[in-house]
Amino acid sequence: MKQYNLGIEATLEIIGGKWKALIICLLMSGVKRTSELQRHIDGISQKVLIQQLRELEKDGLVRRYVFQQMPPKVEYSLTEYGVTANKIVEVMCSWGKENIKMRQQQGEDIVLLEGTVTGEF
Amino acid sequence: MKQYNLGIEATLEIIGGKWKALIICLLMSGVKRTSELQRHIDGISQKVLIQQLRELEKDGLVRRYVFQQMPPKVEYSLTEYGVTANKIVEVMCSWGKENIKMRQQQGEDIVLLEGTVTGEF
DNA sequence: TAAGGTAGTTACTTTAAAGTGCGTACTAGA
DNA sequence: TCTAGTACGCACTTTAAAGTAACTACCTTA
Repeated sequence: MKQYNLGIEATLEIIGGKWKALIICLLMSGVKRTSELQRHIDGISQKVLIQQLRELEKDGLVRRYVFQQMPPKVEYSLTEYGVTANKIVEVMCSWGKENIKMRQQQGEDIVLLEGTVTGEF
Repeated sequence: MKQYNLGIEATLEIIGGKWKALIICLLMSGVKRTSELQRHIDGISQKVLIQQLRELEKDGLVRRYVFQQMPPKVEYSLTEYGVTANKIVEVMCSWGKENIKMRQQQGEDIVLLEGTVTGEF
């Protein structure tokens, strides 16, 4: 029997980690192919991208559609449930943006490269 | 120069990881001593707890108040900024609760031990 | 006087997550 | 014909986060 003390533990298991929130963020702007996702996510390896996508699929947030053709073509999109998870991603994005602004005002040498990935968050 | 592509990256740096969201969650219910926090957080070691608290303090979410006495007494509380971060923790908690409910209905053998930690989330 | 509680620090080890590099089977284009 | 792109799988290595254990210095209570 698996036990949780707080709801947040389940959330972190599902969308925690280094990449999943970003992937959800990107898929919010529409269906994407594997290579497209990889080009947009700076620094992710193909192995890890696919691994994360499979986990998101297993957890019901992402749908995987395989075209039976050569060369291979696979498309990923958010399920309805995935869209509910995006609510979390949104708050995290906007809080993060405010955090960055604040730190800039305090003189820290940081930037948010807006528009480069989703153009939104 | 530190660069971010998405706001969420900053958020994850600050409240990501295994324990920080839980600590914020607990501190929402009021000022706590170190040992009190450790008793409430199942499985955290003293080293990691203190380390996480110091990082949260450095990031301006947590206030540390040291009583000049023997034996030592230290109290931790959320700053105003820490309270804004709690908004995120709240959505993550409620989404997680829903997720757990859903999985229970699907027959998974899991429980959310409510009331054991904060009695709230 | 010996144990237990307080809030740490330090050094070392373990583990999970992520990264790297290779191979596959096929196609389109130069 | 050679190269590049597509979406993987597999084996191995690296790294960051977390865990473990021991030590400090003082007080209270049994």
